[in-house]
Amino acid sequence: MFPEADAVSPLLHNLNPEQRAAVTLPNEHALILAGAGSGKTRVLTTRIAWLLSTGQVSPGGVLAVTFTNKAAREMMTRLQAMLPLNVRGMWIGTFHGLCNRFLRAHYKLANLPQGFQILDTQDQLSAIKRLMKQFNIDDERFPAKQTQWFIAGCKEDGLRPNMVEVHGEDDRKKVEIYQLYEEQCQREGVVDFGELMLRSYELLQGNDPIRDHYQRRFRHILIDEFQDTNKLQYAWIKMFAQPRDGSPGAQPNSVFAVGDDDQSIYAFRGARVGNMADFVREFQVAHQIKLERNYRSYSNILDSANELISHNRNRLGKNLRTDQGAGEPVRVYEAPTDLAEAQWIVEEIRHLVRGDGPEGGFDRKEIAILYRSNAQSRVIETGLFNAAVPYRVYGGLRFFERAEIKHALAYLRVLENPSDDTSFLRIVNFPPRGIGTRSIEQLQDAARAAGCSLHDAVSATTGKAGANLTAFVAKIDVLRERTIDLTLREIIELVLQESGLVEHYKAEREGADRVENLQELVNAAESFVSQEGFGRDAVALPVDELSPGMLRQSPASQGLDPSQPEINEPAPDYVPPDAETGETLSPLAAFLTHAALESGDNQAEAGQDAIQLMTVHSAKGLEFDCVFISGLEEGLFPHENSLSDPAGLEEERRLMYVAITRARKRLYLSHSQTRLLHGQTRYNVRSRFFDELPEGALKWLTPKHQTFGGSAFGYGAGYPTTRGGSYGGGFQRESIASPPVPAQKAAPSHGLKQGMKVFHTKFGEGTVLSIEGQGDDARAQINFPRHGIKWLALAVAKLTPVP
DNA sequence: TGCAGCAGGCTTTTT
DNA sequence: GCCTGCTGCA
Repeated sequence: MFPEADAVSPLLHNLNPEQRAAVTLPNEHALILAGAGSGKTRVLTTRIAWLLSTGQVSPGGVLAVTFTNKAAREMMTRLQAMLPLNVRGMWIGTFHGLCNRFLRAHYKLANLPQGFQILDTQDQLSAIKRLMKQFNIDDERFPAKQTQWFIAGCKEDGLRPNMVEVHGEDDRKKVEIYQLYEEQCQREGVVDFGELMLRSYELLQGNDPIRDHYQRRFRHILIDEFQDTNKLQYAWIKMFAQPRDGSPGAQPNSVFAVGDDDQSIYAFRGARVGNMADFVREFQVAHQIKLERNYRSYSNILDSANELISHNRNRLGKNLRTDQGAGEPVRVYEAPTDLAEAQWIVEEIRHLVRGDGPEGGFDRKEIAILYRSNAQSRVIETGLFNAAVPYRVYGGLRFFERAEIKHALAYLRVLENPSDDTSFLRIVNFPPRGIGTRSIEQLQDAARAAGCSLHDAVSATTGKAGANLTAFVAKIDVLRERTIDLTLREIIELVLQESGLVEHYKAEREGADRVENLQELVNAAESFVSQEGFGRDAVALPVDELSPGMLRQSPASQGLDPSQPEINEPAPDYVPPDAETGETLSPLAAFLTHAALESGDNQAEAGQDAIQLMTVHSAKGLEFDCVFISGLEEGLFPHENSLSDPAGLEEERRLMYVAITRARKRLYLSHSQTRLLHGQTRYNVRSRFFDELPEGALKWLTPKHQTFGGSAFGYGAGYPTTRGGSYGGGFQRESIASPPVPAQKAAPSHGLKQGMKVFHTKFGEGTVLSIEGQGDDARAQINFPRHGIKWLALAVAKLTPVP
């Protein structure tokens, strides 16, 4: 179909038939089901490169969306390696980064100040707390965290306060807070992450010329990790897709979505796997391609992953396969305690690093220890530390989230936008300058009465406290004056000195690290400036992007090959109003945006050859030669909070699937009989996931014995296994590995199951964690939220099941 | 204003 | 069990 394909065949080299088919699909909507390790990013980037080099699209006609900055950067880098090309005209970035870019270009239409600043999660929470205090809202009844969660949830669903369905008084109040919060943000000229998305969406939806313009402009819309999109993000994508109404001369654009329903692990933050099915239906997707060939793992690992995930019902259906051999079996270890589990892991790692096995020694950075929740890392860290094995923990505070950095940024933000009250409050008395709670309260009252910002309300204050405030504001205003002709680096250096931050931390006993971080902020700014155009996401559109000229040009004239025929419709003589000004953001505002959108690396020293510790969630998208999945216990993994509903359990299983498929060569699974959690020893049963793995791929390093909560009693939560029946799925499996276990008694008389909710007259409602013993000796371990975890003798305790 | 001591919470996370 | 955040006292 495209003769040029020959000329670009180097691009298509080394692609398997399915990948190649995906890359060269015609200009129609497509869904690519890309399994773990199937070369997803490669297909996505090669697709763009292929479209560009065959002249089907100009760089300006590409819209490619990812979730993380890392993924966006990787795409950009790979693309540049494939084609000699200026990627600046392309819209490649994260959802939020692109929304930011869009809103900067159309800030007037979006009803925002040009230099609007972005609230991160911390900022948002403190803005909500401040608001609730101001309006005397009972924070026992409406905890700020929950309110934040509510607001974010509404925005993820695309709902403004007036659109939220209200059931009862509490709802009404929450919506009222939401409304007040919106007004506060608008007044202060700040937007939160959800707002970036929602406001972009609303502008596209409500403004036909703008929408029309972008629909014509973006010929190809590509989306990574489609299974993680939430309702609003999907609706946002739909805004860019031209309706295929068959109107004469229409040149519809196309959406190319890449995803893997089996790796959808972010439902808790609003992701909707259902978007994949909706997309197929609503867009009448003509092409669905499955990438099932895995280039990462040996087949014992893949078989385990396939078998496990086959226990999920709601799947689009996909099976990974590999040409590599079986490889080592998946090793399973049961430890008596979490400490012993950690020690075993450390011991195995020493063997792996030393290279006792056939593969020779592994690099430490090729070994990962994964766990379900962060709390599990401590005991492993202790083990590694005692054995003097270098390790690196992912997660935790990132650079731009550190307190000293947030303080410095708050000074910068107040310089940029004096009505940013959140930032004002953060620094008004930090470092301490004699402005106490009372004077701040007075100032807040004055600001409220006058309907102005805290900064502007200062001039109305009187007295001694007023003097301190006046001095502070004067200092800020003088600083602002002095920064006018300075470079970004100079501005930051000036602020660090004049704010007293550096001095303050120098005087602190443990402040050396913080001073160092502040210095690092100067470096961060420096490298930000030296990046092309201050970083693509942060700045307003470069003038050329939406210049009237461009709109009239044929796209081919900016593309690679001038001889290309014109592909796009000539754009109408319409220029989106905001874009014609060519205004750009100040470097400071751009840098602040960058800091909010890209929270920076974890501080851990990169580059060092160290064992990698992280949660399964953060491991998504990564791969390692050797992977340990630890703490595979009922209640932990799958997590007890997810046991009560089938959807939750399926997500836990997908999480396990993600964990397994991280491993290239070796996979180790471990669990412990007891574990210290929240200061209490918990007795845990091994995870049901063990019973969902192919026995032939496993090697049990410790005897596999019958567990009570597992096979004998069936699993709780009323979730039938695919082998049918809630009783014995694991049991049948058991008999393959070991001689039949001496007749387990039939269903226990107490009728309790793990995961079940029960009611106790004294302790209230609780969840059954595990059951031990038979008949009169039977005991159950029950977690009562209000009284902690108890062992109760079932013959004595009066427990009633709660439906 | 600043620090010490105590209560409460606690799954996963990117932007 | 440990960290965060708030209250109360000097």
